[in-house]
Amino acid sequence: MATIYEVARLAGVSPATVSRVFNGTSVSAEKAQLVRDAAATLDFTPSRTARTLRTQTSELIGLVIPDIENPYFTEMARGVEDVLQEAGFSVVLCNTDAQLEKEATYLKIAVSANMAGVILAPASDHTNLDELIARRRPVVAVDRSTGYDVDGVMMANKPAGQAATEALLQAGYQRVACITGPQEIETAYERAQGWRTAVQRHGGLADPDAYLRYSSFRVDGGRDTVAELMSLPEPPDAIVAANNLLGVGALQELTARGLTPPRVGVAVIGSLPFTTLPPEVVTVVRLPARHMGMTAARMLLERIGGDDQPARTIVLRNELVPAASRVDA
Amino acid sequence: MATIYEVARLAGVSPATVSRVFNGTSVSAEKAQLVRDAAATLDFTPSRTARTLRTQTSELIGLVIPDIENPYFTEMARGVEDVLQEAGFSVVLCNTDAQLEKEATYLKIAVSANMAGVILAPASDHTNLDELIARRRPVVAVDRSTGYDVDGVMMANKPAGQAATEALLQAGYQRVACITGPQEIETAYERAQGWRTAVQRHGGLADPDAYLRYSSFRVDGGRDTVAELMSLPEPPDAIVAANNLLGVGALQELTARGLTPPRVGVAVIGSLPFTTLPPEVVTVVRLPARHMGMTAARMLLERIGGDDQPARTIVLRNELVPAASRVDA
DNA sequence: CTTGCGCATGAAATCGATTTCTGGCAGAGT
DNA sequence: ACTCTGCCAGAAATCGATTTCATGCGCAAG
Repeated sequence: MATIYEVARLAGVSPATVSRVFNGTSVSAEKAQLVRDAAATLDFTPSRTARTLRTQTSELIGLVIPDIENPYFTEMARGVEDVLQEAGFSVVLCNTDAQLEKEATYLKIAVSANMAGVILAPASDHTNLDELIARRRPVVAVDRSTGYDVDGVMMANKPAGQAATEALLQAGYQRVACITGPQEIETAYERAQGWRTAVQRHGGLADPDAYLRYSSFRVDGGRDTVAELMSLPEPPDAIVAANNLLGVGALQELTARGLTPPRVGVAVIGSLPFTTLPPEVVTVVRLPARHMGMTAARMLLERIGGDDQPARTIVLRNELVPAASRVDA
Repeated sequence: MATIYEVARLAGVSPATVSRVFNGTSVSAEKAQLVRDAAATLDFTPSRTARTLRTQTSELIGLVIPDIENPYFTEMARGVEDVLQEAGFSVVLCNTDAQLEKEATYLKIAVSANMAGVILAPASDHTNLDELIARRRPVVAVDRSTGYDVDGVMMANKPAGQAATEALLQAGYQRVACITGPQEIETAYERAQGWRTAVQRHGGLADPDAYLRYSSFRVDGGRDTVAELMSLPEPPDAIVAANNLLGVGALQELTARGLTPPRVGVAVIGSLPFTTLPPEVVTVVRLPARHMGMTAARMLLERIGGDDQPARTIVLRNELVPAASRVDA
């Protein structure tokens, strides 16, 4: 690979001039042309590594998420990628498995590789961002908040839970259960809060929380929890699943028991991009994951550009797609 | 962030000694301890950028795939990530949308960022690897082959198509159609070849190719193609979908028409991780995507380690999960 | 006692860009 | 005619590691 020195020699100028040509500062037209020709013949591509060492910033953005296999996060990643690659940045995708330790490792790497910024879906609220902040690297939190004063893009979780629940209640279901993720994950907790609000407002249940289950945000969590709920003396007649994977698990278990919707009502928070169900049986509260990713990426780009205003948090509204009219995007 | 010079000063040694402590070459025990203490107090993390510039290789691996939202590729990515991060490498995920131009951009970046290697699912067979090969960067092809003499991990595509088709024929279906991806994608073509072989061997169809459709490897491709097939004068009574997304689309369209399996038989090549169908209705030929990713990552690590044997291609067998006994992994 | 070998260590070169500093030259203002 | 301003371009410093080269020292062999 040709270096800037070889280009300089071939063009008969100094390396500084070559650099200036590629960075758009004042160079006479003739020399600029000489340099461009030389660069073309040598097929010169500047070393990003060298540039990064000198400028102390790279064209790499860390995208740190808990689960790369969850379509919710890949949809988000897609939005991030589209915006960032347009702006000339590349995305380093980091999968934390929701483990603080892995997350910490990746954040360390982001610093030591001089990444221009990080988009982070925190594994928990104990994430340590001191290093990044000390180095003035912009961070945007997505999906969940951090304990730090950084930009963020969140979903309207409580309204989502509430909308999902109300759709089922309006369809005439009486005993609406809620299965959600681990209590310490704020999205899990807030969506359950939305469910509780709707159920209490509707009335009719002596003890709503008898139908609330904290599980994991995974398919098997949905299966196991539904199995347990359905063996109660008075099982629920409808279920709110607080994320897409729980929804898949719930539907799988119900199907196995011959209780496919609408025999038991189901509402899911988050999209089901690969479902083969007929569109009319499940209520979906769509979460605009792609939009979230794009928004986060744009905020990050602004910060990288030097924007210094106080930290903002953007909350995205979700969109109710009732069972009767669901159409996949 | 502390540099190696500050550590050296605090420890009262030269920067060279500090470097040697972290790279395991001969340093006396006392100095080593001094250095470690100094590094700890300053919270020293070596700059990857500087190291990369000097050594001409980074701890970054490019993973270049056509579609990050396809669970097949994310499952593969997961396998890659697990192996590589264990070995101290980070994965830079690059989404090409099956566009040669985006792919070329990412491969250029891999070179200019001194990435240690690349795992590539080629967008087409026109991918240009000259630069990477000239720089002696190891490349492993996955899922599809390149025109180059590099390592590869592939699926047994023709056997997969054949197994899927035979399962339907044995279940008693007569007119088994095949929907596959673009003809120029080798996996699409080979799987269709497997279907053709099985159908011809079975006999009974005057012109099998009347039931063959080249489409896209996307959900909407599956929907549209099934819609078209079903409006034929003599529509098929079973369908082989050559990848997971086509399978989802086919099932959606069949469901919309009230033709859910087993009324029309369906066999899918690739897993359906988020399906909510009862397990007994669809035949699945599982492709070990995760295993493919892990294998590719291990091969790449061997090459990075200096292994210089001739290029190998590993073909992974797939696993038939007949409709009656399907269990999700 | 001397020569030599090997090990620990520091000084300095190196990787390949960007950027500061400096000088030269041309055109404008007095 | 002389100074001043401003632009262009090269020399050299810089980013922070690794690595080569050189040196000094201790110990063993002759």
